[in-house]
Amino acid sequence: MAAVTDRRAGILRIIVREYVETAAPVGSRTIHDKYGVPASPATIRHEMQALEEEGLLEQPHTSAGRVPSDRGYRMYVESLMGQADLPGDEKATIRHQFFQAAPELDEWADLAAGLLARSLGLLALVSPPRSRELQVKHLELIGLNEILALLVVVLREARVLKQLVPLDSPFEQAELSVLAARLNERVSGRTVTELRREPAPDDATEQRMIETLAGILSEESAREAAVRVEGVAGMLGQPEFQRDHRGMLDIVSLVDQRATDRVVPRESLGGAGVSVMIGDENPADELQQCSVVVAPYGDRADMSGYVALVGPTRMRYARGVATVRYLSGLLEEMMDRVYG
Amino acid sequence: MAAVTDRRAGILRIIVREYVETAAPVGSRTIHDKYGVPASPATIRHEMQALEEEGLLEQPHTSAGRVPSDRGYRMYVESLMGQADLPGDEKATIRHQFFQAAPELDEWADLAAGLLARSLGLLALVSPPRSRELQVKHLELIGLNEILALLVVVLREARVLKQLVPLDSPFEQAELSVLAARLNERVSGRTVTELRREPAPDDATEQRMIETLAGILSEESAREAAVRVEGVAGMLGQPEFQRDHRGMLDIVSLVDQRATDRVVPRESLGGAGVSVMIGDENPADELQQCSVVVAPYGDRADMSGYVALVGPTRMRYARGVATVRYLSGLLEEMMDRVYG
DNA sequence: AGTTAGCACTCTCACGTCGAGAGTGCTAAC
DNA sequence: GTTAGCACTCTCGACGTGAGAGTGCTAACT
Repeated sequence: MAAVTDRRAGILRIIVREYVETAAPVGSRTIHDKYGVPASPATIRHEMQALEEEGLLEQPHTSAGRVPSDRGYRMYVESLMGQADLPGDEKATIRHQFFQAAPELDEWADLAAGLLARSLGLLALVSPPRSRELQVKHLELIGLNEILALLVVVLREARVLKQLVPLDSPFEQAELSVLAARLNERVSGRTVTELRREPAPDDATEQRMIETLAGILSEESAREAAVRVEGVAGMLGQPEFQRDHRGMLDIVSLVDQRATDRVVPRESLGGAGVSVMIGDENPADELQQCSVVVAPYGDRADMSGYVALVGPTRMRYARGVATVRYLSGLLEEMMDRVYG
Repeated sequence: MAAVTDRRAGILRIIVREYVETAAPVGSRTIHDKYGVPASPATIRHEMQALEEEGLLEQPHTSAGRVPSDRGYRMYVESLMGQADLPGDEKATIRHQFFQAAPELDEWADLAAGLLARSLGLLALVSPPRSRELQVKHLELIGLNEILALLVVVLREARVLKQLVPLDSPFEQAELSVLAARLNERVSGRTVTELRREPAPDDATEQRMIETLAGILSEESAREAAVRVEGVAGMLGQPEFQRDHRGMLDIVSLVDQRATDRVVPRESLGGAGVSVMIGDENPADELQQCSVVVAPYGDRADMSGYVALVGPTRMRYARGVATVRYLSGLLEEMMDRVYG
């Protein structure tokens, strides 16, 4: 029928805001009385009917109020919610905490997830940045006892990997250090693929170490990043889960199985800025009643991670988008500043 | 009144087992028909009345069946449930998986938590072992760029800590290595307290590094061990939480806040073997409806961790105790074998 | 004294009914 | 295009009811 006029858009905006706040279907009287719309309830009902025909509103049942549909939320997010930015003092507080924290990628991810979860009272996921191609910075061999050494590998981005290595014959620490020095000449600054191309060294022990190293590196690149999850309790405290025992279990199962890529699939990280997946736009079955706000950070090519917020479709989108945007930007800045 | 006769104990055992299996109050008829007790339902009712007077059974309401009380479970665990040991093939399967896994304390903790949670369908907590007094094995300085170095510290138990250190003046990697060598002479084999007692070195940079090192070590000993938690979903799937939205949130909150010491307080780790805390025996308010089966492992004095199982009081105690005991023993064995 | 059958009693649970309340859609008038 | 009036629909909680389950008590039996 008729397009979405200004007044209708205004009514949709009111319904989204009121519903997000109260979690109860919104009626024409509330819109009239509480928001002072210059039209009678009857007129507003007309408009609501039109919005429903457009697929932007839904009725839980005849004669309850209206509730935004997924498409309604989509329209709200795209053109109705307006400027999404955090107030300056809030930014400053967050920023301050990052500068207080230890300069560690994992530490920052923890902090960001905690802040995001507490700020919205919802579920926050933050993936610490992982580089595609691991590059060895330095390597060390430490003898633990006569038959066991610890191989410590420092990567370019200041991450540290380690692996126990059994020794066939007893080594003194001095010998191990010499061996480590030889190995360093060979491997430092190299990536896994480069290592694989090099000819194998003559010395058997040396060769074993190189193989072990290559093994650690491949295993590490294959491993999913340990995504930080915060705010499960807050999420489950949302009124939508009060009755919905099934949905509650679904969410907990996702977190429990660390199936974070079902929540934030790689594809959704394609774009540059913040993107929002609303209700049935989510690929995962368990998230049909939820929305995900996500932003990648880091340089797309090499080191990259993401900040994500998960809540019921009835979430505070403006605040969510603003917080996710600010945190992802801040994480990128911190990375540049300290590593980079 | 009368003591707990053999027949009464038998009936208590049946009630515990039946209730654990079905999660529904157990009536006299079920005990008679399903378990073939050689007494009529009326007699069994008499006995149940006596058990209730002893405080071992409870009635949810007049004329439902009986349910074990916390004290009833206590008696079951102590004298009725009998031999708690895993079948040999199950032990072998578990053992096999440990030998397959990477020889890492954290890895083992992950594995143990996963196995325990899946085996019982309940919540499992495994704390990787932490030593009281951290002892430095080796230290390394790696220059990341002109003004930033990474201090890598290897501890005796093959754990690795790291910290970024800003440099006041530019250093070559060669200089850093020399510095590291000097530092190693000074610190390797020392504990934090020993380090604190040493006189400060003359060289300013060297002194800065020692301070940084001491800082890392104290921070690390202060930090709670990162306890592995598995099986939240399984736990919440238990019938007791079907209706109890509040209890569900309580459990999730505990996990969410990583308040593992509320679940497994240090005191409960006093004893040597497996200990069981049933219902109101738990100090935490949130766990009044739950039981905790826990066993420490490692040498009490130095490196120690624990294996814990959390479920509703209606849990399979025999299996729980057996699994916790086997896993804690196995973890201790693995530790001895590889580190030790 | 311990055991048992018989029986009335109690309590939960599922189901249906009912009235209040909320909000709608429609109609007719402005 | 807007509005008042009004009948209609649907949810929700309160209440009542009957079936079912299991008990506690009593009286008889071994």
